[in-house]
Amino acid sequence: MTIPYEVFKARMLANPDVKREYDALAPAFEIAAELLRARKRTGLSQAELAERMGTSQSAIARLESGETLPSTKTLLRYAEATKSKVELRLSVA
Amino acid sequence: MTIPYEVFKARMLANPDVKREYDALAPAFEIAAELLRARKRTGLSQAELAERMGTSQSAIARLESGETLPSTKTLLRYAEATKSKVELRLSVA
DNA sequence: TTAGTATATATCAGATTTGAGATAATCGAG
DNA sequence: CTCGATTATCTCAAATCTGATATATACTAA
Repeated sequence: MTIPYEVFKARMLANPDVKREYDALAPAFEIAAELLRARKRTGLSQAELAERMGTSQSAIARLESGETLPSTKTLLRYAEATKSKVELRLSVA
Repeated sequence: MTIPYEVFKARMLANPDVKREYDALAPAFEIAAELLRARKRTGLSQAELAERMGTSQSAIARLESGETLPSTKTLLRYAEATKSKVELRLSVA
């Protein structure tokens, strides 16, 4: 008898402190997930992608972990190495 | 008898060295333009937006100049202050 | 289980971005 | 043109990100 994830999430977010934390972290994870998707599309390992980008496997791991909010410069390089293009838009909220 | 801009641009980009420079700079300007559009939507001055973001007018000017490739952290703050949302995607090139 | 591959984490130096203040340049209204 | 507001540029310190190496953990196939 476990609590469904969505229910658990909803309850957690009802707590203002938790929500604040979540809102702060969510974008970082979304970006990380976007990067990961792009790499998975190519079928490259982190090490292979790192080589194409001229960096190290650990740097790729860090990017995909959501540990940092990367610079757009890095996003562009990552995109190029995964034969992707960066679509960036600031639309009305 | 001036040369139409598009023609001028096409000729310039035919030069590999120019093209390389252009490709490197274009993303920065696109991002800058995106930021500017978002601010114009709100009708805020740089100084007013700076205050909302908790930074200085000169920092906003720099962001909108395309001088740097900003961090996604900055993009998110800029978006919030302009009541925008950041849409970021790495799609197949 | 073990070996081999892939990914994650930790640390630290170097690079880039950011914040702030001062000042210059630009723009628009009157 | 002049004033006031807005935007641009410069400089430097502080914050953050990035690269690299070493090492740990996780995963898969045999």
